[in-house]
Amino acid sequence: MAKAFVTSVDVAQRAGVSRSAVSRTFTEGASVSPDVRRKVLQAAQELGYRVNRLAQGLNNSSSNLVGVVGANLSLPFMAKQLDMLSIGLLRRGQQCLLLNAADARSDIAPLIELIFEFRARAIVVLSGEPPMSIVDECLANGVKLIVINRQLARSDTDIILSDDIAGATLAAERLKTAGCQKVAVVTSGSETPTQLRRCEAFSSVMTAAGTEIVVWRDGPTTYETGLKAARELLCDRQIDGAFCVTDIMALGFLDGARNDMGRLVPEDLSVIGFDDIPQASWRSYELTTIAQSFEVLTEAVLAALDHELGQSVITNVPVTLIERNTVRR
Amino acid sequence: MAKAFVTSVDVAQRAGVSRSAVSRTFTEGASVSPDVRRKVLQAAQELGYRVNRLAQGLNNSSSNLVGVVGANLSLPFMAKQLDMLSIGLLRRGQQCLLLNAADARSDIAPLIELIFEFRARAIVVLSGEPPMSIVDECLANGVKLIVINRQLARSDTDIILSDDIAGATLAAERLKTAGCQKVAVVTSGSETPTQLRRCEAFSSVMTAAGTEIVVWRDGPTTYETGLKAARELLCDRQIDGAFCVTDIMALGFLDGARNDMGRLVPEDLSVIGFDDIPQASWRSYELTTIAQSFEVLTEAVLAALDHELGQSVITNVPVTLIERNTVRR
DNA sequence: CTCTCCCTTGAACACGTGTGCAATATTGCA
DNA sequence: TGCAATATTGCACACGTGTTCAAGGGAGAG
Repeated sequence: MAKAFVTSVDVAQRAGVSRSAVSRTFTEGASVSPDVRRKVLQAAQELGYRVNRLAQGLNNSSSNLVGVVGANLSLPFMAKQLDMLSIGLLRRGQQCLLLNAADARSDIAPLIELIFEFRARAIVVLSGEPPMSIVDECLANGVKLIVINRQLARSDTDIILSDDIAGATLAAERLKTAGCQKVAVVTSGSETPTQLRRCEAFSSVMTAAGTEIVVWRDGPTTYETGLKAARELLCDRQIDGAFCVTDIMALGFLDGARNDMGRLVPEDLSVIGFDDIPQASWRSYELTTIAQSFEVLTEAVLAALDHELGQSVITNVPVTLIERNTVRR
Repeated sequence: MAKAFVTSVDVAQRAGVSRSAVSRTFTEGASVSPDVRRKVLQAAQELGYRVNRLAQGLNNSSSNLVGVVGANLSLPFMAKQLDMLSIGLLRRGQQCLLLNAADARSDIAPLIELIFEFRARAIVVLSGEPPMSIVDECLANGVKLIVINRQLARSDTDIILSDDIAGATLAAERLKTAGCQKVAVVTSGSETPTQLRRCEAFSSVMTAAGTEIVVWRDGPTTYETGLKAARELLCDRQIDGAFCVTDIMALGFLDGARNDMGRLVPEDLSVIGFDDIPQASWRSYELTTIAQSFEVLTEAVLAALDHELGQSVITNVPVTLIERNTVRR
């Protein structure tokens, strides 16, 4: 029953010009006389005219929508990423079509297909891994595919990776400096490539240094998982260091260690995280962690939107050690 | 240079049928023989056909996009809300066009106009306040407008409100029960209606009870603001209770009180928040707070999408007191 | 005044889809 | 088999826009 929107025909009629003139008035760089332009703008204003982006998109067979696929958007890391990305897109004059995968394990293929249907120019995958068939289809249809923190085994897609290896190495070095003898690695059971890389790099550095490590892997990537890890791991009183592959788990681990297992951090136990989410700097935690710059990450994504199709640019987001108060000096 | 997407003409040609048959195959409840349907589906599969939603939308002059306007998406409360909303929309077969207002104070009118251009069926305003002219335009063009936690002075828009009055009253009662003599109210300088309502309701209950109150108002709605509030307020050693109108500020306040101002919570000082964000239940805080159910809120928004246009349904999201460990028993 | 050149304008087409309408094929029944 | 009723199909149109093309008009130079 919706009343129809005002169209360019209505505006043209009111302004006493042709529909082409209206279209040209709203098209950058088209040729319109100042007089006509003025009349059109006034008529449009009075009628409340809004360009129909659907028709516009149909015409040049592509919308300027950017599809964003994510999951667990309420986790601080994801939320921050989405926040900055959506702001950046808007500033560039592109719109953000958000598809939330509800479950990190669920197949994101249907969501990407949905984005195809809207003729989006680009797809940003914040979490989950697109199947190869979809990657091919993107390429075939001229859709830019940008994958974050997920290593795809091909050379025609933009990939943006936090420098997990360097970060995990930094963490390992720091715990060695702190003099840790037996170190726990806490990771989730979801086995995302990012977490696997961090875990593996850390382990290999530690092993090479002859430090004893114990890997704990279970549950989803949440605060509660970190808490549980602390409760189970810290029965072993020899453990004097921990690397949690994600800040959110590190915070849970910290709380478990201090409040449930009676450890003093950093005196008895050194804890280090990864990501530098906002909560990591809160006074109750002051978590020493590996930061990856959200600004750099976002900029990399936005820059990737302009890259030529089919070429592969792998951007490494640099990491830095943020020294706070959970590792012994 | 984008290769064109496959169209229904291509599919029709391959399947050896008319284009209408293709359209009907993908239209619920249209009349197609099983034989034709099979051929069409196979051809579509082989060619990788995807309906063009832009054309579809142009045809029935409306997309099934739902515009979502928000700001500060990385704050836990917002993030959680957006997370659940986007999942709910997807489940209903609607898509989420996300416009991030970057700044809570910025004018959201241009964003809403953008949504108009996409011929969205509905607009959900998570934060910020739409100007009246926009509200009128929504009504005129058959766009459902749903405003959250913002009281509009009109009777033709759906409004969803957390029951701030009841919540603030609960908080006040609880602090009275705890025996507080002098109570601080911590709120931000952004003066959102929600915060103003909570602040005012709390104050009036306390004043009526003869309890001394001191209102602190400054800065944005952040953790740091809460921290600052604690540092400034708690120089006054008579203050033995605090109501922070938002959990995120309450957590900052708690940290400031304990770590910087040396207060014991809940022994010396009772603190109560509002929203029940995930972090409130973390072991380091265990914040007593007023919870508004995110589930109920989300359901209310989704339900509002189906309401008839122009009628006003004001939904109050009920609140409950979550008793944890920051108020004396 | 005439010719040329450039700026402006309107008509017509294409984009890809859903659907009303009329024509045709199929089924059910006697 | 014959007839009516029903199911299926194809044609053509509408949705609102950007753009090409040819035509019109005005200005400047000779």
